[in-house]
Order: sequence, then C-alpha cells, then structure tokens
Amino acid sequence: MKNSIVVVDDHTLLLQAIGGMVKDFKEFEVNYLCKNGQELLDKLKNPANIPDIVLMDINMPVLDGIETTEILSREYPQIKVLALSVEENEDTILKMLRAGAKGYLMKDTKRSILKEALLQVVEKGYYHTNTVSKLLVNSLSNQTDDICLKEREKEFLQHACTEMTYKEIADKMFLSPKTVEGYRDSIYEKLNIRNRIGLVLFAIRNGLFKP
Amino acid sequence: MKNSIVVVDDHTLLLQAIGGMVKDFKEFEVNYLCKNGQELLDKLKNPANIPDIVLMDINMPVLDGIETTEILSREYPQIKVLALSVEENEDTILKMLRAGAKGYLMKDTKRSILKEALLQVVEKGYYHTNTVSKLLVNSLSNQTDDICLKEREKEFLQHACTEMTYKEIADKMFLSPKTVEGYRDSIYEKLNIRNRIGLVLFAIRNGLFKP
DNA sequence: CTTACGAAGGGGAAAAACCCTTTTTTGGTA
DNA sequence: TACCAAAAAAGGGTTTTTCCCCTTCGTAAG
Repeated sequence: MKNSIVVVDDHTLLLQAIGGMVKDFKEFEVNYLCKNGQELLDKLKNPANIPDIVLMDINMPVLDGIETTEILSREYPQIKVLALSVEENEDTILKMLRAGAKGYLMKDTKRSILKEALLQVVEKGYYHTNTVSKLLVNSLSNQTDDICLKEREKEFLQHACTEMTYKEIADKMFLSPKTVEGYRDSIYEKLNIRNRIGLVLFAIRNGLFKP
Repeated sequence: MKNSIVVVDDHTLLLQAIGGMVKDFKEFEVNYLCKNGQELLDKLKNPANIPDIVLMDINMPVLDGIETTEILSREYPQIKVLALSVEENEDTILKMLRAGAKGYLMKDTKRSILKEALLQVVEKGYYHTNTVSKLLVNSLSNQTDDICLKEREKEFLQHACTEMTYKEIADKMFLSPKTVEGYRDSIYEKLNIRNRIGLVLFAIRNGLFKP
C-alpha cells in the first residue's frame, strides 16, 4: 500500500507544485493539501485523514510549522513530519527538528531529492543531510539550545529592543535599575552575548520581538 | 501575436510553476526561464530573446531583482517588469517600483489575478493594486523615504548591527574609531534616534540588514 | 572660491557592562 | 508549620563603551 502524504503550505502555488511532484511517485499518494497548521489539525480529527508523512512549511499564518509540529509530535506521534522551507536561519531549522520533525528540505528541492527524502523517512524514520546533521551536533554540544529564559526575562527583552535606557525600562517595569541589569546580565551569560545589540538580534531571530 | 514573457526566479519549483501558469494563457507565451538576473542579461544579448514582459523575483543570488530591474530600465526600457515575491517589506517593494517595475505580485497569486495583471501591464503599462498605490502615495508624501545615507554610512550601519564595539568596527573598516563615531552621529541626527538600538531597528526595518 | 564630504581627533558626561553581595519572596516538602 | 532552596529584587563599585559636543584638514565637485 502507498504511503499517504499531506502537504501543508500557505503558498497555494508551492502547495500544488509540491503536491504535484509527490503525486508522480508510485510509492506515495497525496492525501490532501492544507494551507496552514490549523487546517491540518481540523482534518486530523477524522482518523481517516491521518497520513504517514506531513510535508510542513515553517512560516505560516494562523498556526506555524513549529507549533503544529509540536502538537503533532504529542498527539499523533506516528505521523512523520518533514520540514519544508525556503531558507531559514539555523535556529528555525533546529526548532523544527526539536519540535519533532524527522528532517528538513529546501522548497526548491529537485524531484529526485524529494523522493529520496520521503523514502528515507519511511525506511529509516529520518532524513538528515550533512548540513542538518552538523547543525544537530553543534546544538547538542553548544548548550546554547537552552533558550530557557524566564518569563520576567522575556518581558525585559521586549523593552531592551527599544531605544529606552535601562533606567527607563526599570521605570516601565516598576523595578530598580539594578534588577533589570540583573536580568540583562543573566541573559548575557545564558546566551553568551556581549552587549545589547546581541540581545536585540537574539530576540528578533527567535521571534521574541518583531522589528 | 502573443506577448512573450520571461520568468526570472532562483527557486526552480516556483519558476516552473509560474511558467506553467503563463503557458496556459492564450494571450501570452513563455519565451524562456532564468534562475537569476545575470542569466537574463546574458540571454538578452541576443535580440531575439527580448520579451515583452519579465516576471522578476526580488531575492536572487548573483544579481538580484532590484539591480536587474535598474539595468533593464536603462538598457531595455521597452521591457515591462513585474515584481514577483513572497512577502517583502514595504521598502523592498518600493525599491522595485522605483527601479522601474510596472507592478508587484505576490507569488501565491491565483491564475486569474496573474492573468489580470499581465493583461493590465500590456494595456495600461502598469498594474497597481490598492496596496501598492497606497505605498507609492505614502512614499511620496512621507519625507521619511529620504533614507539618504551615504555609501560609507550604510557600510558602517551593517557593522553596527553586530556585537562589535565601535573600536572593532573601526578596525574592520580601516578607519579611526573617531571617524566611525562620526558616521554614527550623523546617522543619529538624520534619523532622529538616540542610541545604537535605534540604529539596528532602522537598518532591519528598512531592509538594510537581515537579522 | 565656496561647499560638501570623508577622515581624524579631544574632552567630558552618561550609559552600559562586569564584577560580587545581600535581602526578600516564594514554592515545595519533611 | 517550619525549613530549605531557588528565584526575584536590589545594591555597591569599577571599567569600558557610548554619546554628544565641537575642531581640523585635505580633496573633489560645483
């Protein structure tokens, strides 16, 4: 029996282009297509709609690829998710893999590579290119994957991404300047950064602050 | 006679998907496809390869959409360029329009809209949605479009968006720290910002730095 | 010959960064 | 309930960086 596949992507064109490619593989069949994570979750309520593999875009409105993958890993662990994206930064890819994705594919992947990836996921349970493997190794050795900022630290981070001085941030948070400097310093240590620019870049790259 | 069209996009999948859509329109024919601006310019050296319309991606390696459009406007003004992109910030779209693009299209545009856009470009010479028109109006009224930073200042801005100190930036630019601080101060005055955080935010919001 | 730009610099005040210590709050549990 | 541990909050002091003035000099363009 063919492996059933669902493609999730908010760009109709890509959604259909990828769906079309998969349709040509004799080993696989396209179950249906979704425009975002929420649409997929709605579909999955009917057990007949549970596919073997989900090809999942990362950036999507409503419910993005990372959140959706986390939910799938928890509630439908039998589904294998392959991340699908144009070109994300390493951090986004890592987040997808940590969320439970079995691999990562560029959207402009050729037919043959897509097929290869799908076959590998079915057989081995994962598809890791050299690049992705290196990323994983680095993220395991570097303890930096602990993006475990406390609530109050994240709150501070928001303010740190503005032109306010720490004094002004302290006023806004009803804290003493020394306390916010404490938050700052503990974040510096956790993330191994040197100054406030690093703080801003981290926040933006990790979606904690929208520029 | 049919209007000839060339699609330029570095993502093979999209390139072919869009080419495929255009192929179905009886009013148009796809001349050929290019993976980047340089490839297009090479093709155009043969006059037989000069199309009526170019559907141009913005982000491309080698030679990007903005530069390519500028060259086309100068050397092949008869060619009508339509910008084609996933979702750029307003500034990028404006740059394409200023470079000479006759309109802007989202990549996940439906068949009918693509066709409508192509027809309008042929007939009226431009295709402007409400959104794009508003952008243009704003860019004319708001004097803020005077992002008239000098070359060297923009160069500095790139470095300012990293964790380097000004001393380190100066070293990298082979300048004295005082000169670099001079650039900083003149940008501060032009943009009315208080500190380096503002610098980073400005650069990111205006597409001068990719976080 | 003026204007403008790039490059370089001085000095002082403010802010940020980097130490390390103390008090208060809070949550779990023996 | 009393106690411990951990987190939150605050403070003190020093060094470095940033910010904000204002000046000079050469050179290229108008």
